[in-house]
Amino acid sequence: MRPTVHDIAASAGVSLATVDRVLNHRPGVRGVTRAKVEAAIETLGYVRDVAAANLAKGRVYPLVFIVPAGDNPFMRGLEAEILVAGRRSPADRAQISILTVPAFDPLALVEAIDTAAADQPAGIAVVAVDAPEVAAAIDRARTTGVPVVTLVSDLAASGRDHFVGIDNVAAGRTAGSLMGRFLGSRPGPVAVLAGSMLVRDHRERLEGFTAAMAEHSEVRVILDVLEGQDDPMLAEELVAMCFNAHPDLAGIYSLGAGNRGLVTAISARAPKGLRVIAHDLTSHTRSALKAGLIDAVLHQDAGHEVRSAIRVLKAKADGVAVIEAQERIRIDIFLKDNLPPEQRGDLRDQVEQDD
Amino acid sequence: MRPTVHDIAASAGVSLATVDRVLNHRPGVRGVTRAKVEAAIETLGYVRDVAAANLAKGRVYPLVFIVPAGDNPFMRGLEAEILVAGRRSPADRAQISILTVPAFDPLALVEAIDTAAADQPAGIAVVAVDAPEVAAAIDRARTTGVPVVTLVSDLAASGRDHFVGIDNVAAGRTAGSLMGRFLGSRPGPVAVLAGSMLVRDHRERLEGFTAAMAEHSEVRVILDVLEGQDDPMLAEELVAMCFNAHPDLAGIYSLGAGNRGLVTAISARAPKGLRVIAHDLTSHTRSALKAGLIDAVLHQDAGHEVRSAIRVLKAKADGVAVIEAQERIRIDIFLKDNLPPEQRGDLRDQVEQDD
DNA sequence: GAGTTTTTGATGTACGTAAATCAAAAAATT
DNA sequence: AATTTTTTGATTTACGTACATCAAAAACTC
Repeated sequence: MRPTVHDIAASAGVSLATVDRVLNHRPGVRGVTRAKVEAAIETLGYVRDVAAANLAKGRVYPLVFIVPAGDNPFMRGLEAEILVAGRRSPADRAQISILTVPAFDPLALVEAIDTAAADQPAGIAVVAVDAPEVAAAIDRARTTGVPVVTLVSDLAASGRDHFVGIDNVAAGRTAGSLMGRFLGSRPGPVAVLAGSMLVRDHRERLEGFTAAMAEHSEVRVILDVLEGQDDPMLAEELVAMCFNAHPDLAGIYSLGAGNRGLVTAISARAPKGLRVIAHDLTSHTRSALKAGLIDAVLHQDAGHEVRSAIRVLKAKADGVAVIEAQERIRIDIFLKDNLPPEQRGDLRDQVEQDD
Repeated sequence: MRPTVHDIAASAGVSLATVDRVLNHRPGVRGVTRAKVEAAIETLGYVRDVAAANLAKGRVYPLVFIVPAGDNPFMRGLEAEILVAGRRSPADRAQISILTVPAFDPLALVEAIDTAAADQPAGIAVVAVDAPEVAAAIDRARTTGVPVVTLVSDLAASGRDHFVGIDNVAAGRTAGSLMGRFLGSRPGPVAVLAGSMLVRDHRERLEGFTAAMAEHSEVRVILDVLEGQDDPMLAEELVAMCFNAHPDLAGIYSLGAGNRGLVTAISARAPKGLRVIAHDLTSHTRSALKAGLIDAVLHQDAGHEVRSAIRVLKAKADGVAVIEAQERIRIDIFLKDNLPPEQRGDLRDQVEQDD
């Protein structure tokens, strides 16, 4: 049987109260006594039963998630996952609320952060816009003792406790590597469709992509970035124009949202043998994968990100160290052959735990 | 605040004892009263505090993992993950023990299963060998009330409560699809290196691979399977012979273990432009990926599998339904550009939770 | 060595649930 | 209506920890 505080007390020859004082860093214990207790903890291999401890403490963690509004499917999926996490949050003593703010709007984001921080929650997770005002707002929150993590999209260093999201440079490199292998020696330029070069993750993906493409043996032209503002209409238009201008186009890397427009443009008229790599598995990219219009989709699991953010924020709130390796978010690669089954029914009916 | 049993009792106008009887399916409650209580549970949205419940119950789950011995790196990694899970098992009230048995030995496995079942643990997880005797042993364990899940390698239907592992047909298809795209129109046959066609997961991977290759536009010869018995020496020899016999070899799919030998053979003398896809990220496949000797590695995360097995067994032991979608193990695809950082230090020092 | 301060012990309550006991009430059976 | 059976209530203890209080003991001052 696993040792309890009683065992520690008995083994150390002290009272329960003293063990408690040592365990919870309460004052009024002599150094020698503390050492005795710590030795007993060590030899018995005692580990605090966190379930019982939380029960006794009645601790709760009010957490605020701030996500961009709009019809970006990934963001809506993220929000759904936050709701899912919120539904089972009683189990992990988290109380999750969601704030949606206009996308790409630093000032609205700043206001949301300030509002959230005013309630002194246990933590804030924010899909960041990479602007100095936002970094300042995050710093303000942190100076009032509220831990802040950035989610999915980071901002320029500091100003946050942790970043929960994929390594976007690595994602871009992966896309470039796949594109290079898919194309082999087939000639022709490659286009890149992004949302906006003002967004950090998009910049990083592009950087990785061009670097990986450059490493390949075949020299290949990478066309100027098409900025589709994550808007399906604009994306479709830009891609169609690109097809016109470059009938020999060999590949497209779509590193942002707006893939509905991309798919429409491709299915309307794509150069023969065009290889397409996109980001984020949504209903559109999924069906395009199945139809062979897209060759590969790089994906980040929103559910993992949400759960990781919760764990990290709770750890920060408790002043506990985060195991970085454990909180790394994986880059999923989906082909039409390893697609996960489509989520049937309502996300809200699911209780996810792990993995 | 979250409702408790007391709130239910008050709301339903019954006593705490009656609520307890309803919640824990104890007898002695009239249908009408039970309905009243259930209505109160529903309207208040009560969910049992499992932490408190487990604390009160003092329930523990003795679980036995049975894994093959030998120097198969994946299996050793699996065992390491089981140990990791065992270290934090007090937290989830699991008591994990490991049994190692000679690989590919149905009779030894049968004996291990019978031995494990004799102790009446809360569940058994077994890396199965697909043999009738093994299925029979699993059936015996289950008739004595011990849930059994197969891990990594399944056996022919029935005879187990659940299979924890990747969809190996899908893995094979993914490999085939990648291989097809990597090769493009480059001519030449493709070889398959397996451990043994007597093992179910290897058979399934091959099946998926050939199917996916057949779907590709380019007609391509798939050579007879090389059975390397998961043995590096034998694998090296077979692959080298294959290089001799087929100087125009375009690709190799290694769907089992023994990749150390494969890598040796490739680095010694591989046909120019050879594309290689292997399974399971180990130190050997990792460095071969980095060196460009292997193009892609399909991987299953042993940590996920272990944690999933624990969750499933506990659920089965409690007679609770398993959310199948949640327990699906993902197929990871690694290129040299999305390799996770190497695990430094000792696995035992890590406390993994999720994702 | 008397007084002061610090340290330790003893004890109780609480968290939310499980499980048991015994008495009381209600229902079913005669 | 009396009896038996079933259902319900009231109460207690326990799980392992946190936290508070008050008294007792030990360690310091001067």
